[in-house]
Amino acid sequence: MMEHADNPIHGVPEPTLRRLPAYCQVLQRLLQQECAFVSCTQIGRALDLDPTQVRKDLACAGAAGRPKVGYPVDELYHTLETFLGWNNARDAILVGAGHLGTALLGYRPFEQYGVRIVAAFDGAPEKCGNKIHNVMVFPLEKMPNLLERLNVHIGILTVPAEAAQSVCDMMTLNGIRAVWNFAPIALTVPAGVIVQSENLFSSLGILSSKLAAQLRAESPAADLKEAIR
Amino acid sequence: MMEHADNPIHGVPEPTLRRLPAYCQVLQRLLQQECAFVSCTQIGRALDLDPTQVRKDLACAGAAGRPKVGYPVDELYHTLETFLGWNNARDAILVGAGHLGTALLGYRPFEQYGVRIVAAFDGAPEKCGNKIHNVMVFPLEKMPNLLERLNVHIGILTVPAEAAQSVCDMMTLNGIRAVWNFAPIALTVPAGVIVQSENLFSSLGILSSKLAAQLRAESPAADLKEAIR
DNA sequence: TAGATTGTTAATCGATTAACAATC
DNA sequence: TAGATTGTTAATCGATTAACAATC
Repeated sequence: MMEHADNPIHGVPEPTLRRLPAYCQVLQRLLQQECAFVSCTQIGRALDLDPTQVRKDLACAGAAGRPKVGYPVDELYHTLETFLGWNNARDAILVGAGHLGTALLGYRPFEQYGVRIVAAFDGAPEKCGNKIHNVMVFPLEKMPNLLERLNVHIGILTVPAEAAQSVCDMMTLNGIRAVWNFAPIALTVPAGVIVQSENLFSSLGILSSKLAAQLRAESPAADLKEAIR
Repeated sequence: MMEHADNPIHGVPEPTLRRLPAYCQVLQRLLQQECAFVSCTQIGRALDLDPTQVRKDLACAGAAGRPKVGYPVDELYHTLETFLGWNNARDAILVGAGHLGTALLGYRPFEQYGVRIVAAFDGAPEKCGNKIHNVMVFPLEKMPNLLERLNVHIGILTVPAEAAQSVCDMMTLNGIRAVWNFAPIALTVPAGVIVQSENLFSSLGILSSKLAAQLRAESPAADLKEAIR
């Protein structure tokens, strides 16, 4: 089996992957301003990151710059876009046409960032048969049949927690290889399937505990009030 | 100034904060099943985490267990809930009543997880004056006035990237101390203000690059196709 | 008692940051 | 040339994992 030494996908640290999209956003702004070159220092300033870290991240994605000059903006953008697989959007299905699902179906920027939702599914018959934001909603039972023909690898999961695992099983059984999970539950999947869980509550946990800590630090008296309550 | 040695807020690592909500979810399930005690091993199995890590996380939140027995489920749940500030929901405002904003306004579980949205704002006059999911939508100009009276500390930002920074400034100027940011842009805030950025694109970056790597690993030929394209 | 589990300290691992030579 | 920046190697830092005594 071939090893791709110059194909820098293997073993890229997750924190790096998480930062790459932010670099893309900065670069897009620079492209609009018609800047030709950019340095790690500049990018770092825009995102409040260490320039060395930026440089290392860019190297992970296979980008090359020139000493003294920096990186050509358009070339760098293209490199990152390709690395992330964003220049040819992959097809995806979405299951769960509730509030959140509907919002995601209507979220235009997705196409630009590598994902095109080609079909939606829902367990409730009354939601099926019409289009939401131009995407057709099918009954759940149709999923196996449709997936077989569409060659789709990404599944977006916006169902309630109770239904998440069984819908996920259904997806993986029918060829889905990457699940973007918005249900607040840990999913079990077969080996080789990627799960990316959004879990808004995790963020909410960080936000609220940090806020609590800060307010407490400012007025220690609040401690007592909380304790009494 | 008092130091709270037994008030374990200071210096809790962010990865820990990120996991605590998941523990809460597991515990909630156990409560429904009327389990009295739970061990770190059990929790770890449910979430695919090292038991030692679970134990350490729980200790960070101030939970105490008993050797051989484990942790009392109800007590542990209460400890975590209190630590996260989820047992008395904090008021929040939301700005940007688009698709995503509307979805969040209708997301029932939030109240259970520490956040109650008390008012929404939008720049477009036609969206103002009516209720979305029972929350009133006001014109942006009303924000300073309303915030002054409401004593709200959390702001949820669901406006387009272009508007995000200026709306954020408006929030912080009027007493918002924690911004939950859904706009795909890095915000600049005064010292002492907490920003938690959701950035769906970061997750999408991880998902798509991992998927790309995996598909590539399976059929090296795809490499060539991509290269030619 | 024996076995399982907590609580805590030490070892490992990986990511971030610092240092510095190479380059334009 | 001098100065800024890249690319890379080494040092630091922090989180995860392992080890083990204390406990019920």
